[in-house]
Amino acid sequence: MTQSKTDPRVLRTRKLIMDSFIELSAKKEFKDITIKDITTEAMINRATFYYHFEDIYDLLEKALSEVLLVNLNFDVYQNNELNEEAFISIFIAITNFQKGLSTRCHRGYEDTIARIIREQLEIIFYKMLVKQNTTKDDEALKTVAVILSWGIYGASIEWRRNGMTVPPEEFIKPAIPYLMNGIHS
Amino acid sequence: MTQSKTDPRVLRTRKLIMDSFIELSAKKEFKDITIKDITTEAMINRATFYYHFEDIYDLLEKALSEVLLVNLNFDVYQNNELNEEAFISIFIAITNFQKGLSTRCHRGYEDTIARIIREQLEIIFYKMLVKQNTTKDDEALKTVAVILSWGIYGASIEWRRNGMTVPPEEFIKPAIPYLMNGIHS
DNA sequence: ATCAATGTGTTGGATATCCAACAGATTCAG
DNA sequence: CTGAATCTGTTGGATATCCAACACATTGAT
Repeated sequence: MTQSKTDPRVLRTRKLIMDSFIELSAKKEFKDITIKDITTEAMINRATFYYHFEDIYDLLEKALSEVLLVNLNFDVYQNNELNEEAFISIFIAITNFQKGLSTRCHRGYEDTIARIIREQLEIIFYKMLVKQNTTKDDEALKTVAVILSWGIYGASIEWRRNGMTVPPEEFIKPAIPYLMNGIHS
Repeated sequence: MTQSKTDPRVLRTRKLIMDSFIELSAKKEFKDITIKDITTEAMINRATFYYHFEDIYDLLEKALSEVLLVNLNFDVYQNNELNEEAFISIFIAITNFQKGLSTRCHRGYEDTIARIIREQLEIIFYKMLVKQNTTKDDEALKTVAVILSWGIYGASIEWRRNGMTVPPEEFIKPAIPYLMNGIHS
C-alpha cells in the first residue's frame, strides 16, 4: 500500500489497461466499451481492474490525464520557463490533444474531458509559477493558475468554434503580453 | 503447476518477454542482449524471467519456435491436408522466416536456429501425417516426418545458397511429386 | 594481477494478480 | 411483464510476480 505507486506490477498493469482502453476507443464509442473488453484486451483479470480503478469513468479520467500530461511535459519541460514560447506550445498541445480525440468516441463526455484538461493545465501552470516566483503568497499563485487554465482552455474552445481559421499560434500570440504582466516575480 | 500453462499471468508474462526479446533483437546483436535488458523492456522482474526460462538460449529457442509455429499454423491450418499446396506454403513460410531473421542478429547461432526450424517442421509434418494416415505403424510416420523436415529445411538452405535466383515456389515445386509417393495412406 | 563494475542464477518472504462464486443492475427478445 | 443473458462490483483463498540479498562468473581499466 505504501509503495503501491511504484510496484512494477502496478505500473505495468495500469499501462496495459490504459493502452487497451485507448486502443478500443479508436474502434468503438465510449458507451459501447465494456470493462470486460478492456481487461480481455489487456490480458488482465477483471478483478484486477477494480483494484486500480473505481469504474470506467475513473479510467477515462486517469487515461486522458496521463496522455495529456505526457504531451504537456514533452513540450514544456524543455524551455521550463513561463514565457511567450511556453504559452504558445501549451496552447498548441491542447489544441492537438483535442484534435486527437476522435469526436466519435467520448461523445457525451465533453464536460468530463473539459474538466480534465483544465485541471491538468492548472497543475502545470501552478508548478511553473512556483518555480519562478519567490513570493510566499501561495494562494495568489493558485488563483493565477486557475485563471490561466480557464483562460487558455476557453481560448482553445473559441478557436475551434471559430472554425480554426488561423493557426493556433497566431490566435494566441497577441494575447500573451497581457497575460505576462502579472506573472513575473 | 498443473495449470501453469494456462494461467493468464503466465501467458501475459511470456508474451511480454518474447515481444521484448524480438524488439531488442532488431536493435542489438544477440550476444549483446542481456537478461536485464529484456526484463526492463518487458517491465517484469529478473527473477520472473528465471521462473519461465532456463537462460537466454532457452528464450531464443522458445521465442523462435513460437514465431515460426505461428507462421506455419497460419499457412497450413487452412488447407490442412499434406498436398502440393501445403508443401509449397510451408516452404515459403520457412524461407520468409529466414529472410525475417536479421543476419546481424543471432550471428553465431545458425546451428541452434537450424535445429529449431527443423524440429518445428518435424512436429508439423508428423501431425499432418497422422491426420491422413490410418496406419498403426507410428514409427514409420515419425521417420517420414524426420526425412521430410530435413529435406525441406535443406532445400531452403540450398535455395538461399544459390542466391534465391528463382521464386521459392518454382524451386520446390518440381520435387514435390517425388515426395508425395509415399505419403498417401 | 588486482579491484570495481556488471551480469548470471538462486532463494524466502511480501504482495499484486487471478479465480470462482456471488448478488444486484441492465438489456432485450418473446 | 418474464425470463435469459450480459454487465457491474465485491470477496476469500490460491498463486505468479516482486524484492532484497546472496554467491559466483565475466569483463575492463589501471
